[in-house]
Amino acid sequence: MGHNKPSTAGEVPADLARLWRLSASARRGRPAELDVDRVVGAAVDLADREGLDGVTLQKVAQALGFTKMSLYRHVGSKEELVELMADHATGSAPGLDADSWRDGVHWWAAAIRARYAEHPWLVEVPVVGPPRGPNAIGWMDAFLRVLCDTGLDPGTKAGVLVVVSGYVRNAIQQGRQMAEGRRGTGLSQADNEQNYGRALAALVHPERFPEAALLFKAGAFETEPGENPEDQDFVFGLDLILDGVEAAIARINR
Amino acid sequence: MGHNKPSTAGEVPADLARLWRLSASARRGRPAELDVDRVVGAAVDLADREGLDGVTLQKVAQALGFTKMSLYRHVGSKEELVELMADHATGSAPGLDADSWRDGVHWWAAAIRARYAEHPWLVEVPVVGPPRGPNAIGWMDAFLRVLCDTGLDPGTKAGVLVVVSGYVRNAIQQGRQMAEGRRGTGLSQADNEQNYGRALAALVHPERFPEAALLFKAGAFETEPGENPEDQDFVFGLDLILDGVEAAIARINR
DNA sequence: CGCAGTTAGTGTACCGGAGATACTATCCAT
DNA sequence: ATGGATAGTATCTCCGGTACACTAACTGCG
Repeated sequence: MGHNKPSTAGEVPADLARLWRLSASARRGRPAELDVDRVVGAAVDLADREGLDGVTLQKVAQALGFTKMSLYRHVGSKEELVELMADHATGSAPGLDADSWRDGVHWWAAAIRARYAEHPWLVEVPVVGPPRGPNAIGWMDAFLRVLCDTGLDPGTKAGVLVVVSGYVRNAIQQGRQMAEGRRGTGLSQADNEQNYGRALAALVHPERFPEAALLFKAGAFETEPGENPEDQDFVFGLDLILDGVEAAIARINR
Repeated sequence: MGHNKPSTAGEVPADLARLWRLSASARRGRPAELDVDRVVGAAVDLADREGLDGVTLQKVAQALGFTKMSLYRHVGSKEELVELMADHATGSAPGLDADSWRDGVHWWAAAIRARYAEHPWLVEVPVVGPPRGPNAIGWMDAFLRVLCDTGLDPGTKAGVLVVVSGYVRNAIQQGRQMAEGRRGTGLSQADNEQNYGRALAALVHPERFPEAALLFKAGAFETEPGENPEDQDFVFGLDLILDGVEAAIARINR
């Protein structure tokens, strides 16, 4: 599936070539009005407005004033489009300088978190493999650079990256969902009232799920309006992990 | 979307009622030949064989010898079916007893990991909200019970749960993908040969991505046949996090 | 200058999936 | 037995992704 477009680097598969923008910009034939970036840009705009499900080849093409099929000349498949969108929306990693690796990681995490906030649909993009896009690699590299002077060996650094980035993604996802749950759009408010928090509180019987019941009874999954504990929660979890990293570093440099 | 089926507990929405099997098993009218469990069972079988994408109402119905539409009487929507499948495949949490909370968490993690191994498609199920099914809640409860005597407050325990379960899911996903990458099915072997690891090694230039390039050059993303570092990697990351938890506990009980 | 070859965008048609609706079949309680 | 409730079916619509064959636009060569 997906056609093969010639690329400068002979060995790179077509989809990777597009992801890294290696196209040799054909000098013969009809010049292209469209290009990968315009397609991806339109798709990202759409996703920002309507979410990932709202992105359809039809609508993307419509937004650009072209036919659905013309997109296939530039992206190969819907799946690939999503990957391109994700890498584009992730953006290039900011250069960072921090005094300690710990500050650096905090900064890194906050930075991606901000990107996710700009493009909430990013968390819906299924993770289908290790990072492949230039931007994703850039973030990865930025993270690894933060850990440069820790004395950790490469494998360990990679492990830390996996853990931290997984945590960030997860935390954002979780946060987004809760926010969604308490969105009071007029009519659905009554629905939300009895919504999952409460419904589950009724289902989770203390004798069967003692510990979980405590959490639900305490309303740990309902956020009171006014306070915004999300940031603190985020930082808490991150610091938890970083304490672990610190222990690892201490162990190595002992 | 989704119809409302009456349930014993008046206040519980229909989908939750089905998830918790609260149906009042109608006493009038034609008796059902089908039920939620048969539908879910067939769907899970299908997913085990063909992956989550292979699950289609059509095929599930076919496997059961019914029409597609009959399923809607029992599951409300495809999305709900997937949720039901996930909770079913996750299975009930095993009772566990360990000497230390640390052993307990290891055990817990290994146990879910095993479940994921039985139903690899579980990682493809999009996480659309906090745990809602009885089995998911059961696992949650089991985890919290492990942390019972640590002195951590409920919020912190929940935070730890989020971090750990996120890690496990992530690690499994990652592992699965790498395994997929190196699946040599005859013809695609040549494809795989130059596949992503190598292609990326060519794209990730040391001057632009110094740290990442090191990783790719070192072949950190290619697994040699023979050794199986997956387990060690998994445990490594878990212990990293648990070191952090340990620090938190120490801090509290100080 | 104009034609050959190349590349971009279009039209159309297909496959397959989700789901709405209206139907028929079946069975219980009265 | 029969009427009301429930289970399963037959069809139909909508829509998304994609293959394929076409037309349109342009370039460089002869």
